[in-house]
Amino acid sequence: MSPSIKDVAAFAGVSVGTVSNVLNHPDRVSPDTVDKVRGAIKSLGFVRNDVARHLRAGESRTIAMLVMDAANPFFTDLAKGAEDQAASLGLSVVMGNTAESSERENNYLDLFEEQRVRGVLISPSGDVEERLLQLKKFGIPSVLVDRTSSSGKLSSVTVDDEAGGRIAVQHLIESGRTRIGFVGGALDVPQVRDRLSGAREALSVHPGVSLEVFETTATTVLEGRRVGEQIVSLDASERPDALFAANDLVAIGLLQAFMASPQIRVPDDIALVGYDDIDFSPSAIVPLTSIRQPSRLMGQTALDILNAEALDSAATPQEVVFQPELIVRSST
Amino acid sequence: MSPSIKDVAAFAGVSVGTVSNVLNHPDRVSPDTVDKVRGAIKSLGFVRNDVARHLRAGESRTIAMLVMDAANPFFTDLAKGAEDQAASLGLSVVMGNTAESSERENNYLDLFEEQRVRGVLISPSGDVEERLLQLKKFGIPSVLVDRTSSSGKLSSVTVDDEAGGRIAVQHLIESGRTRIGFVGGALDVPQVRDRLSGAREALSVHPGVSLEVFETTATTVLEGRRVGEQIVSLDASERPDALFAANDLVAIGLLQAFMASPQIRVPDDIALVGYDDIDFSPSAIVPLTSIRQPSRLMGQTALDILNAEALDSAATPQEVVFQPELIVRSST
DNA sequence: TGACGTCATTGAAACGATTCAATGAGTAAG
DNA sequence: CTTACTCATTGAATCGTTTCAATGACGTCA
Repeated sequence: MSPSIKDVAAFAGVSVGTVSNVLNHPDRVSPDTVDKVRGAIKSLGFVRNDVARHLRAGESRTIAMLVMDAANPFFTDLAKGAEDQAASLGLSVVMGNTAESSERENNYLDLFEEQRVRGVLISPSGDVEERLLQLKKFGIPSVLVDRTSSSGKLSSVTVDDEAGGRIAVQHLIESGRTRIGFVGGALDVPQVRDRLSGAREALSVHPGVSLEVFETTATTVLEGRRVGEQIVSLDASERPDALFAANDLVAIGLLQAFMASPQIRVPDDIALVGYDDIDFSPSAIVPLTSIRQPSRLMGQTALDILNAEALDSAATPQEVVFQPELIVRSST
Repeated sequence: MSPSIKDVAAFAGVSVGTVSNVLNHPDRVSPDTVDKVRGAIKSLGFVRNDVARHLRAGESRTIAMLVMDAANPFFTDLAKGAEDQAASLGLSVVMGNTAESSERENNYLDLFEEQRVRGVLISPSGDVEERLLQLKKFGIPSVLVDRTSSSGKLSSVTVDDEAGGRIAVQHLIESGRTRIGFVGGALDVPQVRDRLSGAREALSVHPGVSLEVFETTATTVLEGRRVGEQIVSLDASERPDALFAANDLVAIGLLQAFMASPQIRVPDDIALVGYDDIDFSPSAIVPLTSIRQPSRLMGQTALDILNAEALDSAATPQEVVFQPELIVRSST
């Protein structure tokens, strides 16, 4: 249907080899032949068939990215970082959304293996370690995002959630708060667990400060509001004077509960720190202090590591850990 | 690196043709040969090379989807609809995020053309009509999402935004409101324009009702709050008793402004309708009445149309318009 | 003049699958 | 026993590129 290199060759009156050379090694071809061929390409609207190129060349220029939640700003930012870096290397990134379903995750991995992509960037939903090792054996490297490899044989790019918890609580302590509450759950989710243990760490060097845990069933606005209402109903003497929420959604829920009750002002009565620094946080009723993960940079780094492994399949796996950053706004 | 059909053939002691037949027409092969070959495939971990298959077969099984904002729940839902439908047809969907940049949009279209994908689902950022017609000429169909074709030569799947505006305002009128405000902008954005004109239409059959337009520069929470504060500062006699916001973000901004001021209660003093029914809307402080677009269904439909065109490139372009739906919650 | 080197161009093989005409084995019919 | 037919299997051609050895034209140098 669309013209092939053969059509271009016929049109320009040269051989297919020459057309291919114009495409890939213009220096090997005389200037006027180059012009002639380029002219033919233009007139015919020829576009290189990447499928054939890939088959012959044996290496793909497209990277696949698989995320648990395509609507999560953290992942779209991550993707942007990866795409920028890919563009500068002459590569492309396509995305798949697993929506936390391990069936979809497997289907996508099947697809990407069949397509022999150059590599896979993945924030895993299910347990894919084995599968990814298998892919690697067959020449398709992968880099885990926001999760480390259990076998240590795969590269990963993660954020230090303990540090995030620590700096959040440190910030609260430094602004003079002494009765801190942690709101989040379920506590067996690795990210939540690490943030809490970071918070405890910060406490350990400040003897006068206490920490109370308010567990939620999920990190959602509704759960945040539920806990918020519970805190509102506490006697003022028992109420924490600062809260660290496991993520911004929970923090927003807390904020809603406090706004609805005249006796609690943020940050005067209760200071509030969230986590993730989602788009919405600066425009909350009280702009939210939050912990930001360097998502763009993570995406870039992940792509670099992946590309390095695509070029040298024997490269040693790397585990890069990024430090989160405190963004101070009016809620503290 | 990974085993080919040849390796499988050698391992099983049959010809490559037979292996291919086991893969594609198992009925043509004797049962025990099938077993032998399947065994070989398993032991070697063979995975069909889709690149070679595609080259020979001349038709791809992957659909590309290009959206302006991958983080927008409307598009992720749309994508899910498309993916479900694709799965049931034995196809796959990969995504690209243009982030409203027409440069990125063009790069992705280049990529997809080089990859000879089966078709493109696109919510255009820039002016791509010409480009898409060119693709179609070369055998790659496309379906526009949330935008119609200016030439009428491309299929599209859209929502009737006028109807959305109409039912929103009808609902407000039916609940007894008479002084309605429209909050949104810029007014030259097609979606905003249509929603407003739908609102006016609803008014035309209710003589006693007035409509005032509060223009914003963008449809964001911040702009919503700005207008909200402006409305709070109005004299009670001049204040609208109902607001229709061009989208949920604006509505949330309005809500924030009203919550911060004791004299305005929602919905008692001012009723509020948003648009898009984003995830966040049910969990707003006052759960938001909103207009929902049937995004899943739109994705499914778009994929069906696309696939039909991939099968018959001479099919007449279709323009499907969906009706939005009113979701009533506590804000009205 | 002959030998050699350089440079542009060509033609054919290869990548890994699918497809299809040809082959061969086995069975049924006459 | 021959012929015809079915059914499973094979081998070669093919898709659109890239690559590379081979070809040929031309200039340089002894």
